[in-house]
Order: sequence, then structure tokens, then C-alpha cells
Amino acid sequence: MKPRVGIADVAREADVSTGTVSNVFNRPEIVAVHTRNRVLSAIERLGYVRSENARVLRGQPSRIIAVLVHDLTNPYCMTLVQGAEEAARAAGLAVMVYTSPRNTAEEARCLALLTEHEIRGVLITPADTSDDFMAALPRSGIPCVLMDHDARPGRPRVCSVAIDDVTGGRLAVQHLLAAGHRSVGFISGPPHLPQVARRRAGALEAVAHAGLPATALRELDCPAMTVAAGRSAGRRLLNVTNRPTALFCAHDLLALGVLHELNEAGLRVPSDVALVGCDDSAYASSASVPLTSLQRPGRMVGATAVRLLEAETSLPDGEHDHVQVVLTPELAVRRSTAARDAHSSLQHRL
Amino acid sequence: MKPRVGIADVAREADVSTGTVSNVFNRPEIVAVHTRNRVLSAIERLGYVRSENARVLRGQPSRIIAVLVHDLTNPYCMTLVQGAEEAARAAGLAVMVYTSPRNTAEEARCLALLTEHEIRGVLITPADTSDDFMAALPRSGIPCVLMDHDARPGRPRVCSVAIDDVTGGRLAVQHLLAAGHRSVGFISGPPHLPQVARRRAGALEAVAHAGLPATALRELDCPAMTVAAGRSAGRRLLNVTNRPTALFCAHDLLALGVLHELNEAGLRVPSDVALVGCDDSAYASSASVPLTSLQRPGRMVGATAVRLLEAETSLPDGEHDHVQVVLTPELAVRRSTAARDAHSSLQHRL
DNA sequence: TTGTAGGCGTTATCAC
DNA sequence: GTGATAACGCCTACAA
Repeated sequence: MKPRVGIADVAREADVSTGTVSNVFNRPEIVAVHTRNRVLSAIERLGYVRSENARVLRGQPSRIIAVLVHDLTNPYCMTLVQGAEEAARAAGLAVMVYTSPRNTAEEARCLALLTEHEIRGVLITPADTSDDFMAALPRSGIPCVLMDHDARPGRPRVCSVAIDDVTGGRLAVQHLLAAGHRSVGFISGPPHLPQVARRRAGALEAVAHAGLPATALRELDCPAMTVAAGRSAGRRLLNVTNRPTALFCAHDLLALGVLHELNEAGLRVPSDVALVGCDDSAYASSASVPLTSLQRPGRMVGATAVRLLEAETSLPDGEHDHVQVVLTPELAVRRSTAARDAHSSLQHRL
Repeated sequence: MKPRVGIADVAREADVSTGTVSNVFNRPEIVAVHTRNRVLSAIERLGYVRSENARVLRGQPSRIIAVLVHDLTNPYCMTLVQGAEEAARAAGLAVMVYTSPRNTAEEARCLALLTEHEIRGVLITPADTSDDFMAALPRSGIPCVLMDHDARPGRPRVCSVAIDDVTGGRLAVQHLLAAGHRSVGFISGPPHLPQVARRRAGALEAVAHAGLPATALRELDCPAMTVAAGRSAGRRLLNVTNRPTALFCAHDLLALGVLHELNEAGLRVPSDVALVGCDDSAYASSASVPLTSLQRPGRMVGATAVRLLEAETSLPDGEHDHVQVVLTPELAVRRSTAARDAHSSLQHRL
């Protein structure tokens, strides 16, 4: 292990002082061209690399941001991480990943890790359980941006990037209503999830706006966002009187389960039932009938969060107004809601 | 912004010297119990956190490892990251993620990032393109563990954790042969991928071992590992004379595409055609017919890689023998290869 | 068992 | 424009 080559070695090699070498990096404009070139070639020759640790020890801002997500294998979470990583890389920042702490002990360990490394800031998708953690973060002085979650309406103490799920729900149901459906089922996920609640609100808005009674939206609860739960919902659906001709599912996996079950019962998508999923995960496009799906711009959320964090941390303390960004989802239209053919149109008219 | 509370503040508060405070962390046993307690309570009171930067600046080993993968949204890569993150967290290490550099400029930036942060080591899934990068890493002195890739057979200069894909291919085809199939199709991916080549080798082994001619394995090339490519393969398959009764696909997505296409042509899985996928991604279990799939233990690869890196970096330089770990995949058996019913058994006998 | 002091590599402030 | 020098916060001989 060769001893690390430092700024002093470069200085000696280039026959200048350490201060000048430092200036070559930090204020290139104030050092004479020929001196600078001498220094640069010395750096090259010696293969010198700066020590980030010494930099931040000396008080420079850290170049590391942390991303906390619930589950690294969740495709949506990964789009957040991906967006963050891309934006961070472009900004010369490194990304540390961490799965959100699930109990007080983990919270302490996590907080220790973040503070000990003097992280630049944290991007986090808060869980319902982590309210105390969310409170501890600002107390520790670590800047923090919320992802996929709008800050408390009152006075925002942090920045956030959310997705407008109300609009999302509205888009999905409007699309179905525009195709002529008059009865839409909403296959919901766990009811306590705020995202789901907002999609429902949007769905109701669309129904109301079309002049239909609220009962035109029929709800079917699901305990979880899984294929199995979707299958079970699909089975229940088969026995429903006056079955809806279109379904909006709170997640692609639910839609997938429903799709399988409908197919097995001999019903066709989209001719018998139209189907809209949510999240536009790879599942949607790879389903046996490609699913129309509400596309939630996770990558953009991650990237925007990085930018907000950068903005916040490059300003002196207190001079930053916390800002809440809301991104709008789009509907990726695919075969599962294709216009119904003549036969089923006729059927509909009867 | 309150000024950081340092070791000196703690020392003052506990009425000891800074050296003693440091000892409380680094060699607790040599400091008297009552002194230690006084220090600990002072730490608690002041909310002191160590500065990792100062620690490693002083020569302590870094507590950060980097994980380089091709694509953060690739489900398999995610399992690698997940495994690494879990193991790292358990070991008190932080994980930095980075998408593998795609050109020389990115390589330089990446190398700079890693060296400037004085990373403890790197876990990497090497791409075919990154040979020069792979050479640059050890030159920079950063310890490195290869994931899903065995080191060059000659003299290994790094540790590696690979998956025994030959055995994997053998397992898959043995399973099919044991179910009575006598003609198996191999839907391969891009032929240059070494993993695919090895799975094919294993498949051929199984065929030979069963006393069948090599022609019992029929190959169908696919340009990519996507659903679309799988559909196209499925269509080609329909016109093949003497169609195989079982298929081993080099990836779940291929299998999914094949499944869709077979279904649309009125063929049933598994009664008409049995289907085995690969990677055991979530796609496999969530397919309309849950897919039997070759389960590649990505999480374990990531976790093992962390352990190897830890072992390597906690030994003095040169005293470490690079070790190549090979993990064995397992077959997750599901409905797509369920025993065929009486009817199709009969059909088979004819 | 505890205290003291030097140095890790960098940046910033001052003289020159 | 450039050079010397004092921090930053911590660890570890070595001295007491």
C-alpha cells in the first residue's frame, strides 16, 4: 500500500506551495496560467486525488446524499432511487441508499450513520410509522426532502415532491367514462394509504363531473397490493350483480390478478371489461393484455428531490423557502382499455 | 446552525481529557467504569456524534462500500443491491450506489468519486465493456469484489461471487425430462452473454445424461430478454414441425412472452407445453400461469460479496487470498410445469 | 488509569 | 500571484 499522495507532494513536484495547489482547484482564476499548468501536470504525473474527508472536515459541504426508501425491491421505490442517482451523478454527488428504519433502534442506528458521515441531506419516502423519525431528522440539522408525500398542509418545514394522485384518479376514470362506460369499479388497496385515498377522490370527481351519481363508482376493497389480492377481487367481482364494465385498480399487480381471474372465467379484456392499473410498472406493459396504467413519474420525483436538496443546501441557513413540488401523472393508454368492438358496443346499448 | 459538538466538548463536560473520551469509543476496556459512565452520560447529554471524516482522515478504515450495477431498475440488479445493503447495514457499513460507467469519461468520474471518498471497497457486476475499468480499479488500490461473474480462471486477482449457471441449466432441463418430456426447446437470449451460454451447457448435460441425443434440445435464438422477443419466439415456435413439449427460457420475460403467444394460439400451459423461466423475478410468480423458474440467489450474492469485502479489508495488505464463491441456483417449481393431466399424458403416449 | 501533543490533508487568512 | 500557517475533529504514542 503506497502512502497516499497529498497536496504537499504535488506542491513539491510543481515547486509551488500547498496553498497554490489548493487554489488551482478552488479558485483557478486567481492563479497564473503557467503556474496552473505546472500544477496540473504534477497532479497528473503523481495521480493525485483529493481527500473528500479532509475537505468536509475543513468545513466544505459534503458531496453525499442519502436516499431512504421502504423497500429496495419495490419497483416504484427503485425508480425514485434511479432518478436520484442520475441527478446526483450529474451534480457530482454520491448517493447512499438505506432502507427506512422500522423501529426505534433502527432509527437510532440510521440517524447515527447519517450524522456521523456528515451527509449533505436526505431524500426520504416517509412511512406512516416514521413520524418521530421525521421529527428527529430536522432536529439533527440534516436537510431533508420528502418524496411522494406532501408535507403537512400547515407550515411546511421541509421541501417535498409529491405526485398529484387526485388528478391521477380523475384521469383514469375520465378515460373510462369517455370510452362510454357508465359503471366503474374501483379496486382499492389498503384504505389507509393516502395515495389510494386521493386516487379515489379523483375518481369520484370524474364521476361527478360527468353528471353521474356517486354510485356509478363501485368500490371493492383489497387488503394488499398483490396479484393474489387482485385475483380474490376478481372472483368477488364475478358474482356482483350489475357488474361494472370497467375497473380502475389501485395498482398494476391488482389489475394483473383481476385480469387473470376474468380470463379464467371466460371474460375478455377489454371487450367485456376494461382495465386500468396504476404505477405503470413493467408488469403493465408485459401483461398478456397490455394494461393501460397511471404513470407515476418516480424518476422525476427522485431527480427533482435532488435538485431541491441542492438548492436548499447551497444557500445559507434560513434563507431557503421550503417548496412543495407536485408532479402530474399521465395515463399510459394500452390495449386493456381499447375501444370496444361493434359487438360489445351493441351489447352496451341494450 | 449550532457549532458541532466535538470530542473536546464532551471531555470538558465529563471533566476528563479528550484522549479518554476517544478511548471510551475505541478501547472501552482500558477506561475505569465510573469514568466511562461519566463520559457516556456527557455524550448523551450533549448529543455528541463522531465525525467519520476525521476518523478516516486519521487513518481508520472507511465505513462506506460502493455497489456498481448496470441498471438500478433491473429486478435482478436490485436483489444484488438489496442483499448488499442488508449485509452492510448489519455490519455497520453504508452503501453507495452507482450505475456502472458506460464510457471512458464516466469511468474517470466514477473512479474519482470512489477514490476521493476513500471508499472501503467496491462491489461490481462487470459488463463486457468495462474490462479497462476493471483493470483500473485494482491499480487505484480499491479492493473489489466481482458479483455474478467468476474471475478469470487463470490467477484470480480479486474475489468474486458467481452463480453456477451450468447447474442451473441442468436443473431446469432435468426437471422437464423427469416429467416425461423428450423434446425440449431452449429459448436463448443474446448469445454472447456468458450466463446464457452456461445455462445452455447445463441443459445439454442434462440431455446427454438422460441418454438422449443432443438434438433433443432445440434452440431458438432471441435478440433480447424482453416480452416482445418472447412473443416473437412463441410465434416462430407455432410453425415448428415436431414442436417441443417443453421450453426452457433464458429469462422470465421471454417465458412470459411465449406464454402469451401460446395462449392466444389456443395452446395451454402446462398441458400442451411446459414452461420454465429464469431469474425467478416477480414476473414468474405473478404470471397468469405461475411460472416454474430458475431461482438465482441475487440477494445472497450481494450479501456474500459484502462479507468477502469485509474479510479482505480487515486483513493487512497482501495477507488475503482472493476467494471465488459459487452459489447454486434452485428451481422454484410452479404450475407452468405441473404434471400433465390424464388427457395429455395419453396424448403424449400416442 | 488518565493527560498531552502531534499529525492526518485540506482550506482560508494573512503577509509578502 | 504566491507562500507560510492555523485550524477542522479525531486517534494514538508516550509521558505522567
